[in-house]
Amino acid sequence: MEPHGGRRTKCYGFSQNERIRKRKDYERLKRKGKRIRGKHFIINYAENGLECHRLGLVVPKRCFKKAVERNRLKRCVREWFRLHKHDIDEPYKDLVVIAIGNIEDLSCRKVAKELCGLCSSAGLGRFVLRL
RNA sequence: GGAGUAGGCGGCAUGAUCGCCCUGCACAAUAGCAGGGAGGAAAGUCCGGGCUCCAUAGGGCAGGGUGCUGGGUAACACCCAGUGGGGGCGACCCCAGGAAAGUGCCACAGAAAACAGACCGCCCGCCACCUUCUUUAAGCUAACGCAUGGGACAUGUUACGGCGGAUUGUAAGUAAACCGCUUAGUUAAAAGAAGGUGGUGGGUAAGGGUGAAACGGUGAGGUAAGAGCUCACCAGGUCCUGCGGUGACGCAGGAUGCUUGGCAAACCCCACCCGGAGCAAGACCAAAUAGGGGAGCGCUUGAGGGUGGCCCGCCCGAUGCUUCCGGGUAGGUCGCUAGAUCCCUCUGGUAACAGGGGGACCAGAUGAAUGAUCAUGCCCCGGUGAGAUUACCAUCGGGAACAGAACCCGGCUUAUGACUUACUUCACCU
RNA sequence: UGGGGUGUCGCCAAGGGGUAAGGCACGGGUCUUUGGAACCCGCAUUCGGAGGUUCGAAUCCUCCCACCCCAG
Repeated sequence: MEPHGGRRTKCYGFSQNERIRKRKDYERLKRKGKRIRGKHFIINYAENGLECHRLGLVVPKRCFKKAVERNRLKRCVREWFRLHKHDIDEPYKDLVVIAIGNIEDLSCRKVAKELCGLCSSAGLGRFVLRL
């Protein structure tokens, strides 16, 4: 239940190969991936055939004008993925989280709550809020 | 205490857990240990440099920038110190080459908007016309008066008349001559005077309700009317001389009647400065694929190409010979952080700053790191409670700004919460 | 990140120191039984914002704001 010591610590890391870093991957997910649409986020996902889940982020400058806001939102989503990636069912998938619209309250708790709800309703797994 | 002016410092702290990036250490399957990890504005990209390539950045034109003086600096549109002008009660703040080189613009209004002087007006001369008066000589008409007639009124009379006066004369009066008075209109000619209207030739710039801005101001003399035309005082300009200052400039004295609008953030002139692009610059390694490409030497023409807008200049350059195997896209590495650096101190300088000594190492990502959660404390705001208010204490809730490095520096500008120093001014208390 | 450009009525826009053209739309009227069309009238307290130069700025200068494009 608690993230602090309940499991082994290295399970909650977020290393380089857990990130989507290529333009081709983003375009593949945009064309062929499945899509869930929430109030503030869109999630594209598809199976990747690798050993782990991967996360990609899109935060358009059109919706968030200041660099501080964009960076903060990315950190919140990364924090959610770091703590909840073991709740996603296998096989391993690529996820792209796209932020849309204005989120007034940028707290990590609200972002995680909405993303957990969104993934649960899409049948990606059983999510437990860990913040 | 209120209002204000000019600055300064620093931009919550500590701990725990889970994470991210870099460096180092060992180690080689992950993993582990140690150290470090956003800002004063990192922002806007408005200036100036470094660095890289183009030729080592060269000449001319075009274009751009700066603009009181002196200094600082790698450089600047920045900073410091001063000069002059303007604003504010004041602390303080703002502005700055040239308009008597040239061109242009100044709507509407106004006589006129930039340099000559035109228009109205004022004055003088001449011409024409008109009016009035006078004179030269009268004439005509009507009236007053008078006479006659009569009911209102009509007729006659414009002087040889009427009225008055006084003189002579007379006893006194009358009468004649003498003097004065006797209305208005009108006609023709000539001359003169005054005035007016129009035209024309000159003299003037005193005055002309306008406008953002109008040709120095006041007074006196002067004149046909006037005018710096002359004079006195005041304001300004130009020139000269002396003194002080590196200089902008200041002070003092003298000469000159010189009085000449504003706009150069309009073109422009003058002085000084600027080659172009930008780390996605540029250099190196190098799959797949397609097929050639590079280096050196020689020679005539030198098409064409290489860098900024153009010209010059410079470099490469068709073909031949020799020789070599490489070039380039995805991707990767370097550039990439030790520097006009920071801290302390001494010396020089009013200061900006410069120099010397000692110490320190302080982000380097690239789909892009510096975060999340929890606890405690500090600060601010609000509520409640205790105490008569404030301060202070307890408790609950909320808040803690602006904002995120992307090659690096120096400035400017903009955004922004709290604290604090000096000074000005107002009010109150002593 | 770097380099360029544009903001004028609800929309498209001209004007580059002297009263902000025009078209579409909108509102009112004429015409018509009514609507459309046609015709007439109206509609910018000020040109993205703030300072400055000027007698006077949409226009010239400076600084901000918003939007768009290009390079990868």
